[in-house]
Amino acid sequence: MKNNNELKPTEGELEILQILWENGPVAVRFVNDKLNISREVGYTTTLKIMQIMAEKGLVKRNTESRTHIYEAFINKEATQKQLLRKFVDTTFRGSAMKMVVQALGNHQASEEELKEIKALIERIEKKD
Amino acid sequence: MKNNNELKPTEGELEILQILWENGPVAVRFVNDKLNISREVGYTTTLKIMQIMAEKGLVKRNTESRTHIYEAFINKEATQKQLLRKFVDTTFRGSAMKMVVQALGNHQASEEELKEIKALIERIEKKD
DNA sequence: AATTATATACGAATATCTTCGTAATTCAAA
DNA sequence: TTTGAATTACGAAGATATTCGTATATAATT
Repeated sequence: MKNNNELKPTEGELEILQILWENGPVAVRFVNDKLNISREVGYTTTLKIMQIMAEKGLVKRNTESRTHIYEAFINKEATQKQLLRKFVDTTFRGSAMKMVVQALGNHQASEEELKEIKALIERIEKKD
Repeated sequence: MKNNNELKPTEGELEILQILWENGPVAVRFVNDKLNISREVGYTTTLKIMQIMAEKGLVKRNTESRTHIYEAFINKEATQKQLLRKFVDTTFRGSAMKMVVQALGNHQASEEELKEIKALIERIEKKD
């Protein structure tokens, strides 16, 4: 899978990418159904966005059968990393720590997760 | 300072808010100069956006003198919190933990900062 | 006082994203 | 075979954000 740092998915595209990352190669109908769980979206709307994503190179599609099958073409972790960097830059002026403190302070992590984070920190500390 | 959760600043507005949060009440010229350190922006462009921000209630302005003085009207921490929640939802499907792991993994935190985060976690755990 | 510089107001052009209607095509069902 | 359902392609409308040119007014400079 290609790791294209240049291409930034939009909000709507990211929503679709999440579905593709979680469910692998699927048809437009599947994606549209998933989207309609949380909000109402027309079928052709979803189709159009996915076609644009194919043009941009965000997804790859198999057009052998009439029903085209789409799959994510950009890497999940790399995309998240890129978006995270941008977000930290604009919202926290580049300070990832301030963001982490905010996230933890707002209790956006469960007890389990807090333990995991502590373990992660200790792993990092041991490396140095 | 008002804490308006309804109003979401755009990318460009957020950039200006950061400057206002850091520098307090200033004129458009000041903001435009700051912006031009990193990228080229026309004066009237900055002016226009700040006028829109005033309409939206993101900033407050003093129009007594010819040179209007702007200051942030929405709270920094509350805004960051709101944007962070949205970001975690769309990019990490709601898992703050995964985001924190990414953040800690990508941006090397100093030992001091790691200690700070550990202390914060323990404070949170004791509360529950 | 006349000229130059600076500031605001306003409107409009540009760009991007989202949304959907409609037509054409293919497949399935009656 | 004919009808109806599903899919893609295409274009365009609508919404929002960004950008800047121009006009007007005010202040500063010469």
